[in-house]
Amino acid sequence: MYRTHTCGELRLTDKNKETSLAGWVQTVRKFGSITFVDLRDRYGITQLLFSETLNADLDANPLGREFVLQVKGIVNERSSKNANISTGEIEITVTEFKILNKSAVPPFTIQDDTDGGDDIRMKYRYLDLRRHAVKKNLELRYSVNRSARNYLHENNFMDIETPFLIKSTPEGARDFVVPSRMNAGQFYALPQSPQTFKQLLMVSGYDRYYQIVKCFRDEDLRADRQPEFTQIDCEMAFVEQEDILNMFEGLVKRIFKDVKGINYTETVERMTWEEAMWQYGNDKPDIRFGLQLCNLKKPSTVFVNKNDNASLIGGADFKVFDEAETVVAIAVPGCSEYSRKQTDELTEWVKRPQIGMKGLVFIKCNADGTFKSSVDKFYTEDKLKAIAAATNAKTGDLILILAGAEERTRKAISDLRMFIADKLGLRKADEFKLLWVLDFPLFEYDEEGNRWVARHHPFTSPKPDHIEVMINNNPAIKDAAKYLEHPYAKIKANAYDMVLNGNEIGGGSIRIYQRELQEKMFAALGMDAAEQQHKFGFLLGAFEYGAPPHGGIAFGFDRLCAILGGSESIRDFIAFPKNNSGRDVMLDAPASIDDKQFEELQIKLNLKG
RNA sequence: GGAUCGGUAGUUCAGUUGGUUAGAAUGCUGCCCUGUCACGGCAGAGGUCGCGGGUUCGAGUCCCGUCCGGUCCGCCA
Repeated sequence: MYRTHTCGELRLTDKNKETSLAGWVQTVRKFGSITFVDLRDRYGITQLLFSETLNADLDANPLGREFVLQVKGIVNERSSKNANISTGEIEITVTEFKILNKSAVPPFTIQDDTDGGDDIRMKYRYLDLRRHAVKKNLELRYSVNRSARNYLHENNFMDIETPFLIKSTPEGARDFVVPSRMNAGQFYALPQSPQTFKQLLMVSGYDRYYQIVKCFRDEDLRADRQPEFTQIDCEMAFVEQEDILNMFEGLVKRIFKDVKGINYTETVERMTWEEAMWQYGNDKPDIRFGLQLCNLKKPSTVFVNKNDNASLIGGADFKVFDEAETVVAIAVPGCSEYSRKQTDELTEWVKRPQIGMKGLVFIKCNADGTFKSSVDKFYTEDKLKAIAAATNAKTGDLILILAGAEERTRKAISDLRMFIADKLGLRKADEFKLLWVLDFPLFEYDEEGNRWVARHHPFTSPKPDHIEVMINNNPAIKDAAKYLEHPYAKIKANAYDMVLNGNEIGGGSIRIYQRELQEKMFAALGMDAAEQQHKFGFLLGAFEYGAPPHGGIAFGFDRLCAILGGSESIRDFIAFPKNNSGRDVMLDAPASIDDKQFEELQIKLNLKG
């Protein structure tokens, strides 16, 4: 037997017990004839005391960092206690020890505040995983996993595995492909999600399905995007949108409770996509704070201020505003005292290539009730006052205004809103706020192909009122410049995203379950009958044999863990992640393969360059 | 596909306007130390300044190319 206890469990109540421990040497502290060793395993750290009787043995078998050590000894009370660790009141007076394995000097320290950079830690990930800070993240991941499984199990969901080797359907993200040896010249694709399989399971009558499953997308990476990632993938039959929203806000609330001890009792807020876009400039707004947008160019029913604001900035002969497609403002509370340097900083920030604005207009709402702006030349005090009223700015606020092309400006003000919120400390790490964004557009216009693409995916159903519009109109876009006027641009989907603190953590839809509508959808995306049959014949066929109404959702598991763990990067929550270029620096993968393998696959490389 | 920041000791970094023998901290090695827990003290070893080319009397430093890593835009149904 290697051990009777772990390095995290012995307490003062175990005093005088004989014990055996096994673990890794964290540190060795030598004081002449006595030596302290911190022994570490997954559960904690226990201090070992080697007294002078073991000196000769220690000299013959010196210990080094990360050596694997087994000891026998007696639990004793420490003369000076360490309140920082759970075993800090005791130490083991060692009677026997055995080095189970030596260790080379690790390239970085195995501590919470390690001296190792990201690169070297990824290369030696198996050492990095020994660190408490990383272990904590994997523990959190496991507890989210268990919580989700418990909730779904209690609600009759069944975990059913679906295949990883499937067929490529180049729609949306790029597929990872796998050559087939037995079917030379043919390729499997790895699933971007189990979407069609879970729909088929609904047809088969497994009316509540879930899977915590790997998905694969061959697209460029980010701090929160990996080529292989995990989803909590769910589908239900005989449900409407409302049923799904209720079931899965229940899931997230349960996870909050189990993992963070948070009782999220309030109703999850809801907002249409249009409201999100115009009030926050973003389809996944962080609603922990206000700073809503005010559109100064054209009136709309979804703005915070529902009045026609166009007159406020019109007729002043200010070209920048007059010629802009969109002019949007936010009122930043309590910042009217910003110095020239501070406003210049903001201006520089929006002029960075990533944001790409030409400039930033600001209006200071001074404490004495006067206004000072960067456009005083064009606007009277009364006009400024009216703009302030429209943006709901109060005395002491600073109004920031961006102008330009609609999409870019909206994105810019949204980014600026987040930047300001970070600056003012409005994005509190310990506050969690959920939001459903509803009524997404069904289609998006693809400029390159001059065609419609599914915003969510081609299995998403249109809102019932919009089915007629879809069926009775020709999807062809005659005038690309006027695509927004096409009836298809106005069709809304039965789709929903769950947003947590400005991050999309899940998304789904009520699906199409009738063959005719599904065919119409495929046709709208530019697929002729033959192509539909080739790519999705199995699904269209299944819809002919009693497909029930159904819908579902998928949560980004890695991302959810990262947010709950208070981290920006999902890599911290994946045991063996890939780097920015999709490489595993530990394995040094991807890599070339043997000539023999190419031969078996009957594949010849034809590399460019 | 594009933008941007970085690459100097095992590790994390500093290195001025281009100028003597490239520094610090930590880690490592040796010696001293009976109550430490970031132990302490003394001594020591450790460098192809990512790689290639160029400018120059002289390059870690300037220029060009390239590789690697981070972040972002495009992309991610």
